[in-house]
Amino acid sequence: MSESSKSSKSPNSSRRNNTDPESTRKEILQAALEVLAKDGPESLSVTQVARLAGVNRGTAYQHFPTREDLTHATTAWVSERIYEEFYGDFEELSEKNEVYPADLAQERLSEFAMNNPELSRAWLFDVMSTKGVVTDPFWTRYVKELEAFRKSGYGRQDIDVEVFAFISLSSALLWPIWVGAHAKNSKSRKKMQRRFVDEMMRLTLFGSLEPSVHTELLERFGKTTAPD
Amino acid sequence: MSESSKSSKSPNSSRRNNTDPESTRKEILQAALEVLAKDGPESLSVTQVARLAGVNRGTAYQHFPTREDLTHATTAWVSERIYEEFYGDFEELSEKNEVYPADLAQERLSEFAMNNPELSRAWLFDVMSTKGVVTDPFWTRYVKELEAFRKSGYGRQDIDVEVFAFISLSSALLWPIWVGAHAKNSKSRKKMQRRFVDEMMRLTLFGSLEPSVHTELLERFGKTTAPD
DNA sequence: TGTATAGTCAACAATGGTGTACACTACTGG
DNA sequence: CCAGTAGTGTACACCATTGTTGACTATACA
Repeated sequence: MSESSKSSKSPNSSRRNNTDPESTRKEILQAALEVLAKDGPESLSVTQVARLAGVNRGTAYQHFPTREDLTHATTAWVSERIYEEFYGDFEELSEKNEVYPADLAQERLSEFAMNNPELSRAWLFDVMSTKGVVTDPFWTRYVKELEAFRKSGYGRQDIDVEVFAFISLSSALLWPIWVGAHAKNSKSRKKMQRRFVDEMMRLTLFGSLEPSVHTELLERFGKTTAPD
Repeated sequence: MSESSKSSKSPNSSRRNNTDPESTRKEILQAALEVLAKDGPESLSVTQVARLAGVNRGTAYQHFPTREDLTHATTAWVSERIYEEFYGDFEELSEKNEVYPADLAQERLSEFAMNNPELSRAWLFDVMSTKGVVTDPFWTRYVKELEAFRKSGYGRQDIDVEVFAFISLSSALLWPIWVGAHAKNSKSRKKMQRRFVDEMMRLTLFGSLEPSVHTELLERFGKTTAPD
């Protein structure tokens, strides 16, 4: 008995026979996401994923020929899901206003990250996996929206859109992980989310320096326009 | 021939005989840092580290009895090194001024991260490894300095020190990784560092929203004091 | 009814890792 | 010159994982 999920000796007892290949694929991807979010793409094993998905290892190999295929499919799936869950209902949300308001965007991003720590982790791992120049639709769209916001006159004209997008995105997605390690109960986690949103809002509104004692800096950076 | 580094048949040719155990320990740690920074702590193997360090596997096991010991020792070493390299000469830098100026601090942090992408990666992996409530001296000190800065009157009184520390630290350390993936040559990387520092300074000075069109937000957040 | 599909189960070779052990060597200091 | 220390080279038992193959089964569909 080199490989066995339960202790069924006869091979005829094939319970759990799913007719829908797409659903098992999803289950495998979901399990893959969970293990990927834990330790990163390099320490993802097909065996582990199959166990977690409650699926035979052979089945996993039918869907994803190699380990690499599985990790790639998973990160792609993560990207799609993030985009979908974040921008899926964006049109109806923003059509009421010509521009999606900054505070709601911040709130929404933070809430999303808090409610989807696994997706956040997976995304961050993807960013950190040296190979990956991130070209996923989520990032692209986020930058695009921010640029529109800047152009609309609601945002400062001199912000470096890409850098600011990076700062807000990375910290918002990393925060829940930090919080998960520090905050015990869900009430405490809610509070931490509040703190993050508030601080981020305060930062985007006012910055962090007392202007009256930084006249020299104000002059140096106040005159600067957005970099090329 | 289960294990062989070169093709030396006789076991007498033991070149590379280091008398200083501390130096080989460092070499092992350095190699461990490199592989840890690559794929995270979970996919660090003693074999791999020993190979990279140019050291016999047995030697590695003499210094670090188990794989876990090695990873823990490495993360601890990372923490020490970051603290040392960042705050090692801090006193002499700040004694000229009563408070270390904000722009120099930002510049310094960003430059450090750019020059030490591996340390940055390792630190981030540590933050991301669920278990780890980060208690390392670097983080503690960073928060402490920021708190002092706030109290000094140079920073805004209403900033949430911990959250702001988290935002600036995480984004500054993650940025070089992002850049490393996107920027090809060193000139381009220098430029990217400049962009980050400038944008971070702009953000801390002015925020990102056009105040004139956010009067409602200004009122909501302007009255808020720092959370408990 | 029969055939294709999706999945189960078991086995296998190959690879690479862990942790331990032991004999051996080279360098150092007393 | 001798003992101790640091490191080498090799072997071994054990385990997990990969990727493959082949036999089998339940379901869907034509």
